[in-house]
Amino acid sequence: MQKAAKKKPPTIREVAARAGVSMMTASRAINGKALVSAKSQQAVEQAVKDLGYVPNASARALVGSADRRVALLHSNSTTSAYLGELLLGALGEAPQRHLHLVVEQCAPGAFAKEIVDQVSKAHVAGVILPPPLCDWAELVEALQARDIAVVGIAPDGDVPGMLAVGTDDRHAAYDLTRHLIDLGHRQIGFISGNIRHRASARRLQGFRDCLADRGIKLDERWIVPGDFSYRSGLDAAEQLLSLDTPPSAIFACNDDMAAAAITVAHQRRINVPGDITICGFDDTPLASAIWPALTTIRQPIRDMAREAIGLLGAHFSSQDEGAGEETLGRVKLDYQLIRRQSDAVPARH
Amino acid sequence: MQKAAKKKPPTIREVAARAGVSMMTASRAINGKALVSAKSQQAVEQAVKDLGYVPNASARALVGSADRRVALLHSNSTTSAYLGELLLGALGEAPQRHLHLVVEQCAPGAFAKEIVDQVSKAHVAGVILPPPLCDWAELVEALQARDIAVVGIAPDGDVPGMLAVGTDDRHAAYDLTRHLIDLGHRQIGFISGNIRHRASARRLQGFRDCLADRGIKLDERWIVPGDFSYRSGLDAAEQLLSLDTPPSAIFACNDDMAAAAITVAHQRRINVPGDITICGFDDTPLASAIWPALTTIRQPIRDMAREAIGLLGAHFSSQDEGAGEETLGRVKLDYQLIRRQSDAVPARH
DNA sequence: GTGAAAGCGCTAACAA
DNA sequence: TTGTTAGCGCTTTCAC
Repeated sequence: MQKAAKKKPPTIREVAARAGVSMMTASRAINGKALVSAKSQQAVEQAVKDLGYVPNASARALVGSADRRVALLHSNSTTSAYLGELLLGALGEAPQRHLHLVVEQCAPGAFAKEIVDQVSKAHVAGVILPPPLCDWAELVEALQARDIAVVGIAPDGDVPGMLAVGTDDRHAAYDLTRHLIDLGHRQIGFISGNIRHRASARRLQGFRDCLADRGIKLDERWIVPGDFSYRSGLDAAEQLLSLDTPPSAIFACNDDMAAAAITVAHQRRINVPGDITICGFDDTPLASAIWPALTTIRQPIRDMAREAIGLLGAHFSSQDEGAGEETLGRVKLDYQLIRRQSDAVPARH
Repeated sequence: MQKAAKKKPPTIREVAARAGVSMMTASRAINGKALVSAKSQQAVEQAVKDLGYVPNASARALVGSADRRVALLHSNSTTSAYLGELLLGALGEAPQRHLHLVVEQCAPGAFAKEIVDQVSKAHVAGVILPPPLCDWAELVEALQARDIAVVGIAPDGDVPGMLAVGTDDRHAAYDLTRHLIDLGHRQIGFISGNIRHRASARRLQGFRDCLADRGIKLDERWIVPGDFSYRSGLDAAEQLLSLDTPPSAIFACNDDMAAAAITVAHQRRINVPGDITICGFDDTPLASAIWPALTTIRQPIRDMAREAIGLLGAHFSSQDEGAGEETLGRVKLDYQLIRRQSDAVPARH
């Protein structure tokens, strides 16, 4: 009938009492910002451990300047998987930066103004914008006009005043191409993405650059257009494999199109990777779901979100200290070449 | 050099002043719990609108009994996509239930005790357990022993004392089977999932039941085992299509295996859906990424998370009111049959 | 280096 | 029905 009394979590007051110091000293020791004698420091740390003390985030936030709210804004074109990764990274980092993360979804077809209204109602000091939101100049400007810091995730271009994290698409494509060449491939087909995406152009550039650096001549017929969809990959692969001198390897600009290429190869009874090597890009779940699993490039989405939070944190700090103008930043993260089962040395003639 | 003064968000005090009432009346009007005169109510609502007031969650949480923390615990076997959906649902519902959501990842291979320690350090009053965590009896019990409410997402079985949300797998499979029959199919193959999953068994049961209800005889050779992986789907489909009387439709127990079946059909130059109908289950991103896109069953993961939060909220309320024993609950949500391009009426002989 | 006081925004309890 | 008082847990002054 009557429930066991809820054990209230320990407060900083109890920690202070147990350590034989005042609340303030305990607070300082815990936050490690101010000077505290080694003795007090240790006593407090011990007490924290004994009591299993965890600071109350709400109280911290309430006191004012300490915590700020930042929003992860997403549109309905952000896939759950992408969002999940983003959330995992951001949620992990936010508390350490003393930031509260809120998640906001913007209505499909909403005007920039509406979105900005929605965001400012949430009292956020900064927003994280995944693609394609980060490439929407009007939105970014409107946000900045309200004095809200903006950080873009893998934006397509550079926007002045916008913080950004991303990977080096060109370099990644260069590396993947080198991997194929090192395997022994010389005739490599390329299925490009939507030409409007600069990321796609950068990947193609990396591909071209690597071939050029290795002195390998590129047959322009081996570059076929796609639009990132599975369907377009089907068509592109058909085109590539119908050539009188088909390539021994295909570099698809994303995993969906690579998966489509594998399907086409199977239809034609061409063995992957025995007869042809097929690589993707992005390392979406699809890459490891199919068989053979795709060799691909992993974009560290989770890390990007982590960095985005970090950038925001740093931005606020420098802002508080009134240090000159804002410290803008654009960080590039390392991608990873994930080698699975879809590549091999080229078949002998 | 000097920044424009930050406009502080309005507080309830300002709302009260503008509405010409006391803070408490404003508070009551805003929360709508207690009795407030229609006049005050309106005045407050107007002031809230004018000022763009948004309650400060931290302050609310701080005051005590109002907000509780609940954790979404996930293991590394939870895919990002699944987690993303869960998070979207939970994050949307939590504030309305006055719950603070925290996200905790449990280390791979951790003991139940370690996980419980981690969770209780976070001072949470309840946890949401996605599969396969919700089927880990030892963990559930340990959590409950510490007086933490547990709600499982689509658990495999029933655990006494555990709240749960889920869908009716048997019923969904029944409906999908009926859809195939209505299309005109009479020879339907079934690729089952891992036999250890009861969900898989329930889907098979739904399949069998529907066939029986329609008086359609089932050739046992049309039921072939898979293990939910793409690879196993490949083998199963090969087996099915090598029969002397192959089925005119295949019901795969998940999308990965259905995608594999499509690949096999293509290899054999069997047109989907012209020559054979293939359906999946779960509506993962893969289902709409491939071509033809899969007709499948969507599990409302986001809604499940929403309901899970709701269940937790209701649980706490009834607990506060000391109403008899706990009100346990298990809610079943509606699945959805998503019809895409992978089904059609059977080809004529 | 440390401590005492004040108060962040809000609501539970009590009065009026 | 409404207002007053107190205090949630913590950190910011500003003294010592």
